[in-house]
Amino acid sequence: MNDQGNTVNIETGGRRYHHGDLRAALIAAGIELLKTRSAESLSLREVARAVAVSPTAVYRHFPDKQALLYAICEQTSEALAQVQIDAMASAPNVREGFAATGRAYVRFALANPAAFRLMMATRPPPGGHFGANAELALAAMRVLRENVSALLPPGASPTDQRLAAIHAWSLVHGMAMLMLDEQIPADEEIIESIRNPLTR
Amino acid sequence: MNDQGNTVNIETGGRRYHHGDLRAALIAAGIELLKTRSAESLSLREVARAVAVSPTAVYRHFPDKQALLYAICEQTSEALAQVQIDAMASAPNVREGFAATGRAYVRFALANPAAFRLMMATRPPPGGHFGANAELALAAMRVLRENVSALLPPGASPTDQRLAAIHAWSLVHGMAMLMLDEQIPADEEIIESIRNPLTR
DNA sequence: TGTACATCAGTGAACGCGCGTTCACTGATGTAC
DNA sequence: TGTACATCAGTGAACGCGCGTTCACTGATGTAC
Repeated sequence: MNDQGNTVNIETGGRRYHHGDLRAALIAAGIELLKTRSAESLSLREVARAVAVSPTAVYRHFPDKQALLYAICEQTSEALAQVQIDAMASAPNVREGFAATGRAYVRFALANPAAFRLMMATRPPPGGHFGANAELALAAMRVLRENVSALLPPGASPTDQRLAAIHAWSLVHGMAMLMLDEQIPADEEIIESIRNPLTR
Repeated sequence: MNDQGNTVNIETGGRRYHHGDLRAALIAAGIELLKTRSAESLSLREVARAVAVSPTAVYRHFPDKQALLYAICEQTSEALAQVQIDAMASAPNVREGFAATGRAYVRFALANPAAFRLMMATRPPPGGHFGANAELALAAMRVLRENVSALLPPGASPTDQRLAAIHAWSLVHGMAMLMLDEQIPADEEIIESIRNPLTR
């Protein structure tokens, strides 16, 4: 669990040196820890512990704890966008692809429970630096909108399109959250039941 | 904010005595605080402060902090169930009532952001004492199921009914969560767009 | 190739903080006679 | 009605804890000459 694959720890006289990016290792360790811990209970010290580094070392790479959390959100957001774009790409048509996108969303949440929650609950930082690398997320958003207008009956108003997109997002988001909170079972059968939220 | 209506504080020689239920006052104060704070950041000491009582006094009424949180969940759950039952009761027919129930769900979440989240994320306590007064919640659940089977085309299988109920719940839950997380605006127009999740 | 020095990424000790919880206590209230 | 006493609901001081963050530091690495 200490070795995230991003880091090579070399023992040199009883001391560890990170050849590679400690910054990336910290982010990866944080995301890994968030698979079994809640974001609120995740401490900077614990992330440092996970990569076998002193708490102070974190401050070489992030101004404070919040910045580390922002970086975790950013990476999680990109991963989610990628997963959705992939789902769309490997579907035979728009209709199937749209449903596949929704299922990918739910599965991603189940695989990254606390990181998903953290990302959703986190507002972009005041400085606006958060979205620096958010092109992927924007691309995913664009695909969603295109799908909605392709699947809606022709002549649907912008309001219709907007509401349809919100309803589709709400459905998969709600399913994901209810599964994460164990209010409904995280069954494949239920995830598969996501067909085309716009017409049924 | 200190006076929750459940408590009468009487000054007697510079000391406050609670004529009424300090237990109820603590729960009410907790729920009130959860309108502006997250559940994770809510401390037992803060709740005690809110009713102008020493932290230790809480232990007269709850074995520990978790028990207080459970009580807050229980009361919130009952309030949500009541709101939904009321929405159903004041609708002209099942179809309208079902949609009204969903809108009431979203509005309740918006009015009680952190309490709603806490309730959803909290599993019943090991002892099983949690559901002692949960008849209301069960009644609300029953109404939901009845509505689903009344609105589904006749001859729908139990699986169809189960999935339909899950989809309906997911839609309103997702909308509520996305609004709480400010991922979509908390607009009346959007809430009103909840019509009948089963057929459209 | 060797040496002097700046830089850079880490260390460990220490801080103040608010927290949940414990402890021994106190003073008002209710009851028995 | 008065007194003795048990009970009950609160108090304030104190505890240990892990936290985020600061500080002065150290030792390896890269560069100039």
